Amino acid sequence: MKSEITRTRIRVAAATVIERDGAGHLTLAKVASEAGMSKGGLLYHYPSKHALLEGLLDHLLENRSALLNEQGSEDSGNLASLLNRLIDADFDLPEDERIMAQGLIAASAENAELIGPAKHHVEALFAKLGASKAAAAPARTIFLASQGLQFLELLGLLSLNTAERRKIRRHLKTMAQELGSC
Amino acid sequence: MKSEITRTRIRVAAATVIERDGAGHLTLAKVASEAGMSKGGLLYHYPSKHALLEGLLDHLLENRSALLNEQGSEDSGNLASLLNRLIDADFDLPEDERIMAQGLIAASAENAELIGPAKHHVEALFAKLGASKAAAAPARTIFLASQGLQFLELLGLLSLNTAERRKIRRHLKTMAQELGSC
DNA sequence: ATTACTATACCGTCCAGACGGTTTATTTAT
DNA sequence: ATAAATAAACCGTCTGGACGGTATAGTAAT
Repeated sequence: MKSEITRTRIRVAAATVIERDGAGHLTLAKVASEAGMSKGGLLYHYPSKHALLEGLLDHLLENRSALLNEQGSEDSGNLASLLNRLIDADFDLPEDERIMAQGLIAASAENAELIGPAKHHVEALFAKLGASKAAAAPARTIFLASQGLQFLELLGLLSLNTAERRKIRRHLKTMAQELGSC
Repeated sequence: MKSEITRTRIRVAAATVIERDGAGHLTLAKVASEAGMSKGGLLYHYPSKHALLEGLLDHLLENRSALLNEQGSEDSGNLASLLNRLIDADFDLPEDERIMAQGLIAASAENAELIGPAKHHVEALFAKLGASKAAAAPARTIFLASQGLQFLELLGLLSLNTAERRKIRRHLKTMAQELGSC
C-alpha cells in the first residue's frame, strides 16, 4: 500500500530532474537517484520510461479534470464560473504540479502519442468554451491567454513577479465576469 | 556563398525531423539524411548539435524581430499597431517557420540556456506592452492569447480548422483596435 | 589553393531495459 | 503465538545499442 506514496515520490523526482537538466536529459538512473532509490526499484513501479511519462501525464490530467468537474452544483453550467475555475487551476497550481507540468515537454519530446489524452482534454474544453456562439471567441481568448502565460513560464521564456502575475490574473477574471453578464 | 542556402536546407531538415520524430529523437545522422547530405557535410556547417539548435533559434528570432521592427514609420509607436503586427506574425507564420518553431521545444529539452536570447526577446516585448499603465493588462492579455494558441498547436494539444482560427484572430485584432482608441 | 562537400570508420559515453538476487511486510498454517 | 510461505518492494550489475563527435581520405567546383 506504500506504492502510491512511492510512485508520487518518483513522479516528483522525475519532474525535478526535468526542471534541472531539461527534458532531453531525463534518464531513469537520474530519476532513481533523485528519488533516493535504485534503478531496479524504480522499474518495479514504472516498468519503462514510457510508463513513467504516462504516469506523469495521467496524474497531471487527473488533477486538472478534477478541478474542472468539481461543480458547486449551482452555477456549474455557467461559462463565467468555468473560466474562473480554469484560471484558478492555472494560476494556483502548487509548486510540485507546476514543476510536473514540464512533463508535457518531456512527453512531447519523447513520443508524440503520449499527449493524446491531454489533447482530448484540451479540445473538449475548447469545444465547451465555444458552446455559446456569442461568447465563444472571448471565452476562448481568456483561456488561451491563461494557457499562454503558463507555457511561457514553463519554457522559461518569461518570469513575472507576483504583482504582475496578479494583475494579469485579475484582468482575466474581470473579463470572465463581464462575459457572464452579457 | 552556397553556404547559407545549404544551412537553410539543414535547418528545415532539422525541423522536419523534430516534427516527425519528436524533439527527443533529433540526431545528427537523421538531419543529415533528411537534408540529403552526409554527416560530415552537416558538421562542416554546424560543428555540433548545440550549434545547430543555436542556428535554428537564431533564425527564428531574426525573423520575428524583423517583423516587429518593420515600422510603417507613421504609427510605429502605437500600441495597437504593435499588437497587430504581433498577431500577424503569429498567425501568418509560413509553414517552414511554423515547423521550425518546434526547435524551441528541442532547445528547451536539450539545454535551457539556449533559449536565453528568446527569453530576452519575449521579456522586452512584454515590457513594451506594459509601458502604458492603463492598457498594460489588456495588451498583455492579447499577446498571451496569441502565444497560447501557438503553443497549444505546437505541442499538438489543439488543432483548429481555418474558420475557427480566423474567428479567434479577428477577435484578437478587434480587441487590439479597441485598445488603441481608448 | 580554397571552399564545399562525400564516404567510411571509429571512439567514448550514455542509457533503457533485463535479470537475478535480497530484504521487508503480510498472510496463512499450526 | 509462532513458524512457514508468499508476495511486495527494492538493489546492483550487465548488455546491447544508439548517439555525438572526431578522423581520414578523397572528390569537385571555383
